[in-house]
Amino acid sequence: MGTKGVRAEREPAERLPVARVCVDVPLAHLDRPFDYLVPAADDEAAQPGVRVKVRFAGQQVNGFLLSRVESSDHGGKLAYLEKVVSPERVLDPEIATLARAIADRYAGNLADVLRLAVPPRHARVETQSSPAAADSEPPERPDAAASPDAAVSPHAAVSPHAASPDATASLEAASPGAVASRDVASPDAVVSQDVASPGAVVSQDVASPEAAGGPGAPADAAVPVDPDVTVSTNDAAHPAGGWDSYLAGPAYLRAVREGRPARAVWSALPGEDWPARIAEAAAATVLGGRGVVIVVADARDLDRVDRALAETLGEGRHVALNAALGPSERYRRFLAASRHQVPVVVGTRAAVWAPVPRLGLVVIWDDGDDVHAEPRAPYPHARDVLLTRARLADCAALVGGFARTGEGQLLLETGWAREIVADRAVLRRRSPAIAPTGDDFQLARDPGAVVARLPSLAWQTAKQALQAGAPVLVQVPRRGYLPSVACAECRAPARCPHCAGPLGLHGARDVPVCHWCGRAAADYSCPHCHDRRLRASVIGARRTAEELGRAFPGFPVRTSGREQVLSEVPAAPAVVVSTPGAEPLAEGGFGAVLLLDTWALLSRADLRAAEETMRRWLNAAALARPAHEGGRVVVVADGSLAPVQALIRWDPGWFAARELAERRDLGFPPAARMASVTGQAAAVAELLSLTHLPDGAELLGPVPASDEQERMLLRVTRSRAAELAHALHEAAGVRSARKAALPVRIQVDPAELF
DNA sequence: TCAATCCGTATC
DNA sequence: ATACGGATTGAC
Repeated sequence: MGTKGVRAEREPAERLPVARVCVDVPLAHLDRPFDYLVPAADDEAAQPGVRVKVRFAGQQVNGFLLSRVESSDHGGKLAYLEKVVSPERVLDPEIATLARAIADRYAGNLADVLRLAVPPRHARVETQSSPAAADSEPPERPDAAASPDAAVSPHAAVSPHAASPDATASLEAASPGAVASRDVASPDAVVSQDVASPGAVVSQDVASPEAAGGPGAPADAAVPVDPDVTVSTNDAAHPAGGWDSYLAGPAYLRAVREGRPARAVWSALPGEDWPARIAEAAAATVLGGRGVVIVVADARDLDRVDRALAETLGEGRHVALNAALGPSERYRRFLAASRHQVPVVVGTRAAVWAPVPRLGLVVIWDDGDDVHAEPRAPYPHARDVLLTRARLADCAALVGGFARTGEGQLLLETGWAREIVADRAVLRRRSPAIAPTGDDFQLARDPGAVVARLPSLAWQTAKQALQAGAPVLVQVPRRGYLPSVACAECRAPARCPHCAGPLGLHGARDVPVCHWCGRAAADYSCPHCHDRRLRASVIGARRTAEELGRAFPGFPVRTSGREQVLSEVPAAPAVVVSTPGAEPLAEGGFGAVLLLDTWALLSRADLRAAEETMRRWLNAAALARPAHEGGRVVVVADGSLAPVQALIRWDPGWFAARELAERRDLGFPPAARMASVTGQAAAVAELLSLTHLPDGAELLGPVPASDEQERMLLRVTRSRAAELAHALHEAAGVRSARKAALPVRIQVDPAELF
């Protein structure tokens, strides 16, 4: 063949002739770099971070060039790189290291993680924006000397005397075999030292060069509560905007501007313009010459932060990575970040992987939202990726929300992060008046309200707000989450005898339960035909909206749900019926918020039920006006329940501490580390038999999963988490080497436990 | 004693 | 998927 002749004439590059490549093969036993010779002709293009094509096991496969080294440990003879797909260095060294760490943490393959981290190439986009970018690239990278990129240039990096092939600074990440990080400041490692006082652990922060360097810098990088900060005239010199409403807010902004690795869990005040706060934190970081990555849950939140950033930073200083973008626009924006043309990236889940120059701050908003969990292998959680990234880059981190997750609480209790909260007095000024209602069910006197009876407090509160000219938000459960039921005889929807909410059937229980107030209706009989039999039906938000509309005659009713999300409503009287997460903003805030979504609270099967309820309530209640402007919240639930108590006092910290304590008692995440193994029984058994479980590991299960599948849970202490992941990955490697036919799914920290 | 064939394993 | 090494087999 002609090609063979050409190949025979190829010569290896003169310097650093060996390329270490991560091949795109999803097999656990091949999760390590493979060495190839760099043809002299590709010497220039074959830089760390580029996509390559190589011949692997007789096939052409894609891969990423991780590093260039002097020689290979491989005994056999090396093949040449087949080709450098493009000289574009799409895998940033920081991201390569991060990806390896995340693969290890989640018992997954580097190749799988890289598929999540680097978007598919779009050649046209690359060449379209390339000439200009190439021309302006050196000036566009003011950090070139300090950036890791400089170090990964094979020519710059390696002295001829470099003894070990791996002496090259490169994208090369730790080997998969490297078990636990020894970094005491890591979230995981810290947890193993439960006895250590927060102060002792936080003092690790001081080891960062920035924190140690500045004489004016407070010793504690995580920013302690400092009374002077909130009151003093410093605010004038360094305007903190809305951050001065929080005790440690201005100090936190100062820390990020000075490049200190301040890490905080932020409990936003009700009514907070949180996108503006995040934009201010980003701006402070950029002012200090560092980059920022911001992750939010959905397109609407993204839109808000996008606009806030444009306002605060000016145009062209950030890009928004939206999951809904087409491949070319997605790649275009990724390239803008990758080429260090913008210092700030905001986006949904996948944006955790966005390269930015000199990362100084990572932000995640509403980390309890389940969309932050990646559904593709190895199922990493955005919060986890970001915090790992902050640890590796030794940069600042901000975990913000109206609610606080168990994980956020753990960061505080281990001293890894500090709290950013408002003073009680400030909180009181900003909060709506919040009251539960459970017992006070009456028929509203208003004849129009006969169809959909609400608890009278809820009805009166809404009515008053409407009459005062304000919009009212009604949060109802999402359709399809739970089947509703209707009378088997006359098909009339089965209604709660107390509050007229829709009755539903929970799992195995055959006692219908109200979706709104949670009461069981054990002896239900149809009010129309008195039949006692029920059949499944579906009642959605729209139907609820119609009925609520009749309860408030003369006022417009609007709905916001999954399919059609309202983003904002004017400051005019209207009833807005919304499912959780789809609540629009109201200009000036809602006059009243009614919380009828209590089903999650009742489903005891879900470990996170109470936390999730709390989160939905706080997110909706945060949209109400403060009490002194008439803002009121009514939650239709028993006032003695912990989430209701926490809501009334607006104390997400108290609730999260309580949740975490409970999970510690029960040995549940995040207090313990769990993993699940799912597949056909024989495959699960095989994998477990191959797993060298860490000391003290517990096996729970099997629990049946969907069709023919079963699921085993493994539990270890957090100090053994890395060992467990390593053991599972090794076992998966043995199976894949054997070409095991039946697949098993390994999930570390699975999003759904039961 | 050597070539043809089979099987398991690594994949650079 | 394919390529290779080592073991196995069968003919001389």
